[in-house]
Amino acid sequence: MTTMSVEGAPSADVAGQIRDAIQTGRYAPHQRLIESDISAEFGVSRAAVRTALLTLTGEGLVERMPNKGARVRSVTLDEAVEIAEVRMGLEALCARKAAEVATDDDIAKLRRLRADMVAAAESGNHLTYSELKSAVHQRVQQISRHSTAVALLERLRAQSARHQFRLALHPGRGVDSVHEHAAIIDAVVARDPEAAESAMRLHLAGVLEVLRTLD
Amino acid sequence: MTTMSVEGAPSADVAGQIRDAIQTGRYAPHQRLIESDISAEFGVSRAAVRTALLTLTGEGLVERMPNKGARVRSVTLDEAVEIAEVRMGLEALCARKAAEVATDDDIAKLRRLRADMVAAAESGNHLTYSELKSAVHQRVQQISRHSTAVALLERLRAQSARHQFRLALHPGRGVDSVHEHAAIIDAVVARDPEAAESAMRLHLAGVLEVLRTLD
DNA sequence: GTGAAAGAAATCGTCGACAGTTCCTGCGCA
DNA sequence: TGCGCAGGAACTGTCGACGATTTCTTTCAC
Repeated sequence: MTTMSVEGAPSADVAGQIRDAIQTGRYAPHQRLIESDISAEFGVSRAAVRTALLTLTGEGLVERMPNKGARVRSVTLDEAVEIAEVRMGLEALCARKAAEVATDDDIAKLRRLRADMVAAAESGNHLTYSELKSAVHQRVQQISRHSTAVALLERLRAQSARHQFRLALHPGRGVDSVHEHAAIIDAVVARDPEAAESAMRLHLAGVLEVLRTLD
Repeated sequence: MTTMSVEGAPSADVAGQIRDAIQTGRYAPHQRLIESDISAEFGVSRAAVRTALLTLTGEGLVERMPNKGARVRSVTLDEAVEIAEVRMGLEALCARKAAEVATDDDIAKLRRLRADMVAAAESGNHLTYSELKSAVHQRVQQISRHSTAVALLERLRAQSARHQFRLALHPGRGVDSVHEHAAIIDAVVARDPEAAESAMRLHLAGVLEVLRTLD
């Protein structure tokens, strides 16, 4: 599943492939991204790679130094903490807005999600439980219809993907966060903006705590 | 002063020139940005323009549709409100952090800034007063040393420059916001994170209010 | 042996030309 | 008159080659 693009793509979205390579760790942090090498690896022209690198620079995944080339931007732990702090502010905003504007349909979906999540947690199905946790965040963002905040969150998520991963397999957390996620859903379902915001803040404060004790 | 780059710049930073053109309004919102036209206007190759447009797309100033070209991204009033909401969260974070980490030197500079601002307000010097107001925000951000939040704020500022302008010449505001800015400074000087955050929130809530009644 | 300068290698930046796509225009036909 | 279908204009997307810059290597003088 690594490199089986033989002829299908004329030059597909090179940016997407490089992005994957970065986020799965195939391209390590701080690794140099040499245009001609990538061009050969994916079988596309150097110009295509160049535009892809420009795009990824805009997304904050790649660093470029004039005349010295591009490299995978490495996010330090300090930066990961900063990102988490900003995330807290943005997700709190989304939670608040979600509670304000949620439709009946949105609320029905949240209720179902809550039930699924609790069920997965009780049956000890860690994988689907973990997926459902992020689904909560994603759904709340979607409900908020705050395109600016959501776009920024997506950016930040991409940048700190590596640290998110480390965080995911951190022991101890995972059990108590069921209640936190449930509380967020409950607040939005109750259309209580204040409660939704503070529930989200409380939850992410916990995440931040773990992240700070990680180095 | 439009096109007197005869030979000096090999291709200078085209992105910078286009950015200026967008922010000064010479390129209107939603205006198409045709590569060959710009290439001719600035006397650089089309490839240079292309990379510049990619860069600006990453900054959120330009929109691109595949095979259909680029255009100046127009920020609707709704989006401007969203941006202001996000700004509130980010600047509140900066204010809090600034109050936590400010050095004695930072505080001295803030005190001077406060005095200058009050003086300008009392003497009715609207121009410098307005500049000093933004200086407060800028300084608080700088003191916070929160590079992630500051970078995002810079992005957002650039995107909503046009609306900021409209807001600046809005009547009524400007007198009362002296106290708000002073309160922010006082809280940071007192190294009181809670107070700093809520003072900033209060101030930006006022700005938001005006923005919402603007359409 | 050490350091600096000259040369070579590697890599980015730029260009002009060509291919592909979208959109407009005008013609023919009902 | 209205609709669909070429044909063409206007751009964007892609490519390979050339020029410029940085970095590594080698050589030479002291």
